[in-house]
Amino acid sequence: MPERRRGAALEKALLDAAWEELTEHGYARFTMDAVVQRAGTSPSVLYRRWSDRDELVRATLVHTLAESRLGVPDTGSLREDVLTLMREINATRVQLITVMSVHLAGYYQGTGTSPGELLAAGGENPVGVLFERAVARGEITPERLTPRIKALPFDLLRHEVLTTFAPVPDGVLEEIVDTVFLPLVR
Amino acid sequence: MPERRRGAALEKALLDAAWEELTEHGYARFTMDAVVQRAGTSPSVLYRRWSDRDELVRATLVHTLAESRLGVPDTGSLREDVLTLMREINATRVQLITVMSVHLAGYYQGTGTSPGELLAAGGENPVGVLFERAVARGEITPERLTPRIKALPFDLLRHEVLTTFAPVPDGVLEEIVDTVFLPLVR
Amino acid sequence: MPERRRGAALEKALLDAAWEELTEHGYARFTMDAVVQRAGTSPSVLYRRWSDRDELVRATLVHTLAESRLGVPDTGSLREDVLTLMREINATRVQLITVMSVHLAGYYQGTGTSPGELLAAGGENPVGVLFERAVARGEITPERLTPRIKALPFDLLRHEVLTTFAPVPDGVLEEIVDTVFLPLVR
Amino acid sequence: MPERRRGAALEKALLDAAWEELTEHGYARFTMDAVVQRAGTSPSVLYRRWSDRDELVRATLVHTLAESRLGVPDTGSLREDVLTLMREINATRVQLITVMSVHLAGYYQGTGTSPGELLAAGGENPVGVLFERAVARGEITPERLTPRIKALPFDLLRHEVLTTFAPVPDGVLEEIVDTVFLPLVR
DNA sequence: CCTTAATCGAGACGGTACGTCGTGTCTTTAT
DNA sequence: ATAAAGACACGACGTACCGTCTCGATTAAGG
Repeated sequence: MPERRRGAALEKALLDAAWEELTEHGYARFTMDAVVQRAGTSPSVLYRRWSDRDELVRATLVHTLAESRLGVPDTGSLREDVLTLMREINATRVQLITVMSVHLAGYYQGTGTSPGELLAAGGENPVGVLFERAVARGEITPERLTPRIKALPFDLLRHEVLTTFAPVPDGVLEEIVDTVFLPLVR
Repeated sequence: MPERRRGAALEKALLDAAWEELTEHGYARFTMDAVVQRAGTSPSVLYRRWSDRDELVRATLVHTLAESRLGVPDTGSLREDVLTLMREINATRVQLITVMSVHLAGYYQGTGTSPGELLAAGGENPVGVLFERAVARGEITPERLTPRIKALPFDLLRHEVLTTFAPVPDGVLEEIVDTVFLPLVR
Repeated sequence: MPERRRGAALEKALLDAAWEELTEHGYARFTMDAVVQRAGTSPSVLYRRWSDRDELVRATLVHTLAESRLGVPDTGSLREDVLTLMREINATRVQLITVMSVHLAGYYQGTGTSPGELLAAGGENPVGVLFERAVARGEITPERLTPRIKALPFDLLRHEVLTTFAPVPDGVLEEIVDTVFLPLVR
Repeated sequence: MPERRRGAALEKALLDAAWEELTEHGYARFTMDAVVQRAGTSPSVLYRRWSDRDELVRATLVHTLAESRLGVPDTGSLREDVLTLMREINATRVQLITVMSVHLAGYYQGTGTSPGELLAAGGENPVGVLFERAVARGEITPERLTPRIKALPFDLLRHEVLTTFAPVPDGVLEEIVDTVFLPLVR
């Protein structure tokens, strides 16, 4: 008989089970029952923590996002820094999380939040430093660095993910950086 | 007793009922049963046409998108033309359709398509003319008009919709056009 | 694939499954789920007909009672007639039904009925003829035959069943007839 | 904060809480949780003493039965003595206990006992004296006083309670005594 | 014009998941 | 040691949809 889990250990087991279900079957076939089953626990344990599917999915996304905080690259060139980050996002679960986050209509209604805030809260994008270094190197014009411009390449990547449901080809990443982002900041 | 509908009339009634359900309750609470009920018909009639929820939703989105084809504005200035179009999108059901289209995971898997193609197939964006006129007026540099750049303001609007689930403030539209789009084409 | 049952056939299958569950596991461990399982159907089918456990149990008892209507003996002597009937009751499922009927508190509250009425409605005891024949034979004094006296041996048997939960020994049956019932009607 | 109870005081509090739950909600909706709640204690405290629902109910019935031992009337006439006792039973919780006792299938199975024994053990019916006095007064024929006959009016009352779930009308009590019991003992 | 075939409307069926509640076990804190 | 608080694993509850199916009634089209 496996010993009885509780507290944080149990919670992690639940969120991990949930994440595996999400990746294996997708949001549409994501089932509380399956999570309960996979985690080897019982409905009440789940519902005590998250009152419904959407709550659980949201918690799972945040949990997984927190576990996979991206490293901030430092290649010596803004272009490479930004591209590296985009490639990492493109290759990891952040992508899947982005798509899933759009499904949480119920949760957003309940809390007045939105997918963007969830992704931010999960700590998707700690990129301030990148730009500071680029400015220090004299690569870019500081006045042009509005928040919108800083977010631009990542917004476009996110848009690409949300409208193709597939990994974005590297050529597209370069196109975004070279023909949209860099011309605006130099 | 109202006489029995058939063929195209019945089909339109079903899609309209489906659309109303979608707008009133959202994708998550969208139910075949409710559509059947609202249309005053019976399950088989629905399933004869669309084999499952996602098929029906997809058909509904395409149907509604076709009904609401946007007019192409002609204000004499590219800035105003683009802004006008964005404002219209922002104010109409195209917005809702954009969000819904992301939910059709099942459908895309079955057909190898993606949300973007659905929106395009639905005829979201007939904007070629806008740019031709702007070039003719000498407002912009033709070589810079890559497909990506032409799509840029609309991609960013779409991204905004998909990450905020809310109407985009007019200020944001102007910011997109004035600080991102126009600088790249002039 | 077994063909789909409906209407009366399905209903009988459900009630039979329910009765088997009742006899095998008793009222306390009687489960809607188990009935659904055993009948190879699904919850809604059960709940469409009987809104809860008690409704189903009641229907099952009535159904089974109706199927096992006792024959009216004709031995030529009132003593033997009554004893024969009591022995039959004692040996058959009528006994179990008697015990179960007491458990239906919920049902009685809802309908203002009582265990007695359920048993009567199920047609437990069609014994009028017995007494008519005994009177015709001159065995007994008609004036003494009040309803209570006629019911007496069966009431006492029932009481015995309800307080012992076991088949009543034959000696007890005879004692009831010989020392209580017969002295009162001769 | 009220000080912590232990031993007999705690036990009585639990049984009283259980009895109140039983009378308020009936056996079917009787819940360990509710008893725990009402007694302001915790599950283990309950389960340490009674291993399951039926054990607790049984203990509660015995406890309550012991608290409500009936007085033995002495009116000078057997008829009145017996009727008085029946009326008391009819008016008190003994009635409810009778009904509940039938529900303890689990307990009986575990111990090889039966409802009758439980009621007897609880001391329901200390009526020997009644008959001794009646014999002494010359009211009745001693040889006829078999145990069955002595129990007869009470058995019939109990039967009535068990098949009607309601207080027995006074007329019925008199009918039992006058047309069944007394004719057999005079 | 009348039969024939299709499809409509109604609703039951077998299934899966939902979110809730109760049981009996167990751990932790503190009296 | 045991009370109180409360989590845990289990499993049934009754409900809601899904997608399939059977049935009789209606309608359109063809002989």
